[in-house]
Amino acid sequence: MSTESPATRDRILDTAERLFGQQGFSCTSLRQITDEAGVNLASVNYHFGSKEELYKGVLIRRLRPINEERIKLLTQAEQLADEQPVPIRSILETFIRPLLRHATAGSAGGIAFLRLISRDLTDPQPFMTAEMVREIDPLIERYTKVLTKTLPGIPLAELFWRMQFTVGGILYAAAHQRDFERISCGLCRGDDLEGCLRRLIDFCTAGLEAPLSDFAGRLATQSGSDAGPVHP
Amino acid sequence: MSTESPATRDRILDTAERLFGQQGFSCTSLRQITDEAGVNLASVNYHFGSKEELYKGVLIRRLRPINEERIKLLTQAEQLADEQPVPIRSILETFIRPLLRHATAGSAGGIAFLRLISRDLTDPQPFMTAEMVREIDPLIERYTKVLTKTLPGIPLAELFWRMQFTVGGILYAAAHQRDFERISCGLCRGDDLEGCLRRLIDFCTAGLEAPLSDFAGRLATQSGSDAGPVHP
DNA sequence: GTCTATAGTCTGATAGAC
DNA sequence: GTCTATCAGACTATAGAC
Repeated sequence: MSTESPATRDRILDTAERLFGQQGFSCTSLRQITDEAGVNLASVNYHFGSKEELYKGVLIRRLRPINEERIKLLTQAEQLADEQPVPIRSILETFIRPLLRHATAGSAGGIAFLRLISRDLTDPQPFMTAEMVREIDPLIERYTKVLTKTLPGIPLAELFWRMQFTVGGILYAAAHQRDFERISCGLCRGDDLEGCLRRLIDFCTAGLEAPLSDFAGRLATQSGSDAGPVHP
Repeated sequence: MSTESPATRDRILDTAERLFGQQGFSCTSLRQITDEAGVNLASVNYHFGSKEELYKGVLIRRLRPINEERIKLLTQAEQLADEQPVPIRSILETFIRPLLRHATAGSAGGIAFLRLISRDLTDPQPFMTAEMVREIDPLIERYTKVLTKTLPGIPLAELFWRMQFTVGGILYAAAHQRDFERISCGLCRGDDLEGCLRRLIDFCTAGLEAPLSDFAGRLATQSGSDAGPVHP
């Protein structure tokens, strides 16, 4: 009823988001979460039922609004394009910006959620997979449709590969900020999210609309099925 | 002395590579490794001393030959270019091909090592970090030099970002083959490593030599330091 | 709703026989 | 070198007082 101080439930969620992102699900004990959140150990099982349900709660809390905003922005971009193909740069921005925005808007601050989502995609928790598929599949369908319209010359299989590379670039860049500053000798700031967004869009736009190399061109003339392993 | 059957040591390494790649370091118990390898629990500590040393052994076993081959191929490409800039496609190929080749040549077969290296870069084990830096830093220096020569118009900071995206695309694509087949409705084959290599080169070549957008162009006129966070 | 106390399980590591 | 047996510690989850 009263909302005077951060509720136990939210303190747990914020702390769990940070620790799961830093250390992963199985390396983070409930004891560590409750200690750092300043709540009792048993309160996790009271509020969430189990460690796994807590993990689901942490992910869904941000993923759902992010994906809703993506769809909203993409719809706006389509209306703005007025039946014409939506520019790639706009498509990419509707995909990336909500992620970076919500990820940094958390009460825990910083990029805890970016690390977490990157980690969960690289290292999925089995009990979470079904939930993730339900969140992500409609998104894939929607983006595939709009990208196909904008890039009619790129075969669908090729487009899937390039979308895969795009997502990889986004998540890897987002999750490796600390190493990145070291590798670049401080030249690049990992926490420069707005700069990261623009550079990602530059890079991925060029990659998505890249000319097809000879081999890919040959594929494009085929009926649609992808080729198997080829060793020229 | 005799090499008649796969030695205990190698059976442990192969099994550990597969399980660490699938489940991660801390989710994989020594008991599971020894059970599946068909060796005794105590043999791990006899041959490697500890679980952590086993993990190091698994990674270094493949990473060292891969990086040695990268440097060798890059040197060859430079000699072939004869003082001229090495084409980006060639540079990328020297970086990616040894990874895909060694990763699939293991006696465990398949892509176990690709998953493992991707996982370790996303979720580094603290005891492994120093070793990884020692393996990777000379490589970064070498590739930065040759890329700078080929792409003189791209500021160094911008180049670092793009290399980051490139590595992300490579590792993400390599580590998500199963999901990838599902997402593309079977259209793309995740185990098509040669096709993956060529598509990565297409995508990343375009990304690396992409024209600088307005904001990046403004950066390029500055003295060399990267800009801080900008929120236009 | 919040706490203490603890049950029950699994872990990495090692001692010591062979 | 390879085994069995076992230790000491950490974990999740829950029972039950308040």
